[in-house]
Order: sequence, then C-alpha cells, then structure tokens
Amino acid sequence: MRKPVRAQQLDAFDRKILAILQRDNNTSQRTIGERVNLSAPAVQRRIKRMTEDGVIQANVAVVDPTAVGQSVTIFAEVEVISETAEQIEAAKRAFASAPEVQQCYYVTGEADFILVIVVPAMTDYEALTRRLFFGNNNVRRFRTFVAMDRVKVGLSVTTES
Amino acid sequence: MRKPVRAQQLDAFDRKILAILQRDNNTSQRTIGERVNLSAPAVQRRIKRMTEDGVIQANVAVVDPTAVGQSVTIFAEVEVISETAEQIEAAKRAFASAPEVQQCYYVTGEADFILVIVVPAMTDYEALTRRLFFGNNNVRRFRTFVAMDRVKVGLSVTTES
DNA sequence: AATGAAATGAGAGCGCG
DNA sequence: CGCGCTCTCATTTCATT
Repeated sequence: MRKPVRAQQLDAFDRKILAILQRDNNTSQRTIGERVNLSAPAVQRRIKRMTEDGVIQANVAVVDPTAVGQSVTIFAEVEVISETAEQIEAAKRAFASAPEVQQCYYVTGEADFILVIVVPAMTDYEALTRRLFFGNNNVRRFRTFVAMDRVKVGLSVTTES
Repeated sequence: MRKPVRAQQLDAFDRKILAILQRDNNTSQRTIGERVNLSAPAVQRRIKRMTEDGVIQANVAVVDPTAVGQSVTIFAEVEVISETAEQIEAAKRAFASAPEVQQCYYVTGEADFILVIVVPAMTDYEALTRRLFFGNNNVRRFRTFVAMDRVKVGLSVTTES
C-alpha cells in the first residue's frame, strides 16, 4: 500500500520552504523565516503539516557511495516475459527487496523495469544478476549500463515556477 | 571540479551512524548513541568529521514530486555522435543545467548518458526534448521510458556488510 | 484561521578530565 | 572517549488580526 498523500494546494510560502529544505534540511527555522518573510513558528507549523500530509517524505543524509566502498553505479534495463499483475508485483517485490538496488521504476517503453544499482565492485554486480535476473524465470533479458561519472545526482524537485 | 573526499577508513561505528542518518537525519545524537553504544558527543564528533571529509555530502528533505505538481518521471537514454572530451563535457553541462533533470549519469554500454527527468506533464517533457536533444546537434538519438510506478526510490547506500 | 511574540524545554556544540 | 556546561534552536502557549 502506498502513502495517502492529501495533495492539497501548497502556497508560495510552502514551495519556498520546500526549496530550502531540499538543499539543506538543517537550516534553522529562524533562518528560513527570514528568507521567506515568516516567523519561525509559522515555518514550523507548515513543515509539520507537510510532513503529516506526506509532501515531505523523509529527511535524510546523502552519503558519498565511494566513501563507503560502494564505488560502482549501474543502470539495468529489465524486460519481463509475463506482464500479469501478479507477476509484475512479484518482480517489484524481488527488485525492491535487494539492498543493492537503490532505485526501481516500473516503466513503459522498450523495457519494463529500470534499476539503479550500487555495489562495491563489478563482481558483486555479476553475483546480483545471477540472483535477481538469471534466477528469475520471468526475466526475458536485461541490459547493463555502467556509470563512469555521476554528472548530477539528486532527488530534489522543482517547487517554484 | 569535484569535492576532495579524503576517503579514509570508516569503522563499524561510522557505518552504523551513516545507516541511521540515511533513514532519518533528524535522529538526535543521544538516540544514535544509544543504538550504536556511544556517547552523544562521540556521535557528534564522528558526524562532524564525516561531513568535513565529504562522506556526508548533504542533508536534505525528500519531497513527493506529485505533491508539488511534478507528476511525471521519465528516463532518457541518450546517444551522442562525438565522444571527444570537449563534446562530452559540453553535454554534461547542458544536461546538468536543466532543472528538470534530477539525475544525469555518463555511462558505458548502448547509450552514453542516462537522465532521470521529472516534469509536471508529458507536454513539458516534449518541450524539454526539443531544447535538450533536438536542439543539440551532438545528440544522435534518444530513447524515452515513462515511469508508471516508483517502486523504490532512494539515494541511500549500504554501509553495513 | 493563521500569525507573531514570549516562555519553556530539548538538543547541539563546546571545553574539561 | 565520556562528562559536564552553555547556548542555540525547536516547540508550546497565548494574544492578536
């Protein structure tokens, strides 16, 4: 089940606050207030409300993968054989449950899934493919793209027009 | 230029702390200390050191794209014509500068770049392709994958073996 | 109904042993 | 590394429009 996001309209204040928090969520409420022309408690209320509403989904630290020995980033395009609802759900669960899989999207186009995978070395990816792709008889084929450079990385989203 | 990450060895404490901060960076130092069996100031010192060393790259809020009217997530595989260093750098800059482009990777394989793009609607993506792909005479071709479901999303990285 | 000002309490950031 | 302190910041209360 997915989070029930009561997507009500966000006003200009909310959007500005989100823009700041997406860059640095340790910014003090007083500082945010000064930048958006609001008092600290007002900022506090809005952040709380957006968190409850699921607009703010999490507050996380971004860690450099190479610093923790996870130096290989890989994209994998996966094509499945059967696209029945049960089969798709099973594949989603299988992919999402692997800790090496950072991101998993179900897509339209020439592939069915796109995975973003981070592993210490290529041998680990090889092992993962055996487990995740060759070990899954609903996977028809997959294509691998090895990242040579992380040109831009982020989950941030444009909140201002 | 890229950040100079003095990638020294992280011990088991550091890795546990990172694992916690990647889930919720608002966790108090006292709570973290209890979970990893360390005092709060010790936790603070480690976090400060890892931040200075670039292991922790940022602290950000994760915002639900649909809540801010950015409801379409798209993957684009881009193949370029010339792969000279200057041309590649120019492409990197062009892709990274677009705010709709959340993530951009330079990859090996059947494509040269993979982009993760988030826009309010398909028409916005269409406009973006004109600007970014058709307007760039070094782009040979590109393929589009529209995300129907964000099965798993994260920048988190496995810090524990 | 949402805001801003003031008071309270928790947590971060120090130096100390 | 842990213990104490200080001080900033988050959080609540209350009056106001």
